[in-house]
Amino acid sequence: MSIAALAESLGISISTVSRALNGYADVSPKTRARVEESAKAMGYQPHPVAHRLATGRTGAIALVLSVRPGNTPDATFAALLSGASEALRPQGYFALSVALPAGDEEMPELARFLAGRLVDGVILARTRIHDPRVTLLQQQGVHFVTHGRTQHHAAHAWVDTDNERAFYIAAQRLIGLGHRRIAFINGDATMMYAWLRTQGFQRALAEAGLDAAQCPVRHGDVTAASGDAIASELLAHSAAAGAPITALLCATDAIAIGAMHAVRRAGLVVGRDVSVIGYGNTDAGQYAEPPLTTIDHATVDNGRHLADMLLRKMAGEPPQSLARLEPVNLIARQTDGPPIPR
Amino acid sequence: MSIAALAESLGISISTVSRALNGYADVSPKTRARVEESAKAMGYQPHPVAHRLATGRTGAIALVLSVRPGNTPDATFAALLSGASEALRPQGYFALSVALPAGDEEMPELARFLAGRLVDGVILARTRIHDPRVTLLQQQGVHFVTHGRTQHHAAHAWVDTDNERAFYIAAQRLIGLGHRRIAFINGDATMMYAWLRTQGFQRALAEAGLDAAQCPVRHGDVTAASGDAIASELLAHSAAAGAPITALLCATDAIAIGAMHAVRRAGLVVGRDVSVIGYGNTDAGQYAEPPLTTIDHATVDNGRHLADMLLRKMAGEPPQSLARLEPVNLIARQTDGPPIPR
DNA sequence: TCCGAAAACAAAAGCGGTTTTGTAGCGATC
DNA sequence: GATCGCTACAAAACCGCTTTTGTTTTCGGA
Repeated sequence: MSIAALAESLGISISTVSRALNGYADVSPKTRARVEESAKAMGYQPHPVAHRLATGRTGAIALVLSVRPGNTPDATFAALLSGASEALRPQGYFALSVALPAGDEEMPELARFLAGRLVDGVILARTRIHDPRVTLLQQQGVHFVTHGRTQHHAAHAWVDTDNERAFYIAAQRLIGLGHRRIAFINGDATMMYAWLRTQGFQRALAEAGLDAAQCPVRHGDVTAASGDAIASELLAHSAAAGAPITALLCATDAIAIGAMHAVRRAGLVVGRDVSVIGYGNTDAGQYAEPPLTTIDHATVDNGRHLADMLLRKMAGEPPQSLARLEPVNLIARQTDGPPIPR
Repeated sequence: MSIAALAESLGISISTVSRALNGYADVSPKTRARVEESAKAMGYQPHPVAHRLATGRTGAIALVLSVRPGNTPDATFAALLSGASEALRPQGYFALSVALPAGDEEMPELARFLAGRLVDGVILARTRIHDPRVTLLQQQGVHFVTHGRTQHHAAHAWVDTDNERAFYIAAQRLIGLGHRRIAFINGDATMMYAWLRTQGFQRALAEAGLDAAQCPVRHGDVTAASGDAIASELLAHSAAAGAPITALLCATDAIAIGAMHAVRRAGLVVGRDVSVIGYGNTDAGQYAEPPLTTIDHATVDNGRHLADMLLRKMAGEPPQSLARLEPVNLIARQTDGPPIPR
């Protein structure tokens, strides 16, 4: 069913049909009604690809994220996609997502995707401190919004959870409980969120007058395996030096779960000998033994806000005015407590 | 940079340029070389949308899955997407994914997506026993492959993990350890995988001559919270009846982790009083306390195979010849053991 | 030397729309 | 009654490519 067939069946020109359906003024009410009715009856829908060619708009946006091949991305990004979909659907947009291979092929692949013009705008997840993907998006003049900030000269629209504050309050809590030797097992050092979390952690240390040398920050994968390995090493090393670490602040619940494993393997008790705090409020943390104290934040909401913001960006709002910091919230459970002398 | 501009700069016709770049025979080697060189130098790329309109192909496929709004999908689907991307990239295809809202809007939304013609083919994840999405895809004549089988009259291409065998061997293991009262905490009863798993479970029971009445199958969400609630009820109920359940087979690691929680809350010891086996071999299970015995399967590989199969389907292979059952593999850890008399 | 076939290119039609420009028809105005 | 301005529609241009059809040129063979 093409517009030509519809026009012919009505005995009027193609252009009048198009203009009737697109709400132009110079179509008589009678004709417009006739066209609309007939379009409905015959189930006419403009061919989307032809529509895209003529208008230059695709009606879709993409959530892009980089994934190390063989490595499965966590559920966060699925939640972002879900949130973005909810917000975009009422506007008639499709929310898609695409997985870039992290590494050498990442930038060519992003360029190829953008050149493919499947979407009108992009949500970029998991920003890095210096993020070449942002640079490329800016160069190409693509509409985009990031989940997480960057250290770029040119401003761009972003939504971020308050990573700095999250680890500031988590560290404050541990300090308040009496801990003096706290280690922070952070994520990848090139990630913006990791940097912000370190800032928050160290601000709390500084305000409390703690010795930063006793409170190391380590970087690694955001997996239980990595958390296990790093925690093991921290515990052994600090104990050997006669200044055992009494609390482990972790960048994700997965890391925390790995760290808890390491604590147990060292013959210590989580929540008594060593306190552990995670981030993300995942199921796995909630049902861990003992239940994990963690920091909660609303990922699905983030997806919704990113989508809203992207829509506003595409509508012409300047990126400087588009920024949003989401609150965080500590959920106390049973993996933290006052330190005991060892 | 359009093909018209390139043609003009070379002083030849548009059609010759197009045919030179698309490998047609009736272009002289000299001309072809000149065109290719010039295209490269000027950075010419056919406009993808115009290309799509002319050819009818989009060069993209989509992984579609349904998500309950507010509910975050698990990492499985991210892994499938990642695997599919890897397989499709070398062929020049993009792998996208799209989240449908489960519920009343699901079918209209799928129809809208298909009508949008953003993709040449579809991978449908998490099939249901009677799946209206499959029906729609067949009606519309869309190329598709499913992750999981269905009970449809018309054959379609599928890739599935061997769910029946997975729970057959898991149940066999528990029976072999001496368990006689085993409960199965399954996922949503409308899901095909849930049905197959029940089949495997009950086949093992029947072969061992166990009393099915003592070995209930329950259905619920694939979350820790649901696993916790169902396990709690099963434990309390069976104990009150004087025939306590000694083993909990769980449809996912998340359910198993919830179930372990319930076991502990009942004052029992996981792996001694009550054995627990999960499915999925997730990080959370591996680092649980005690580490969870589970069934491993290769999700990323599944994504790769789905993509390969979809490509073959689009190339014209009949769906009947496209089916693939992936092996599973039990990983013994510490949550299962022989039952002790209580 | 002329004819027919093959080679190499150009023109045109097509994909299916949107948007700009053009033009009848008509009532109001002077 | 000629002119003007509107209204309502049609025609044409355009988006940028692919593919079919048509045409010229070249060359071998009779």
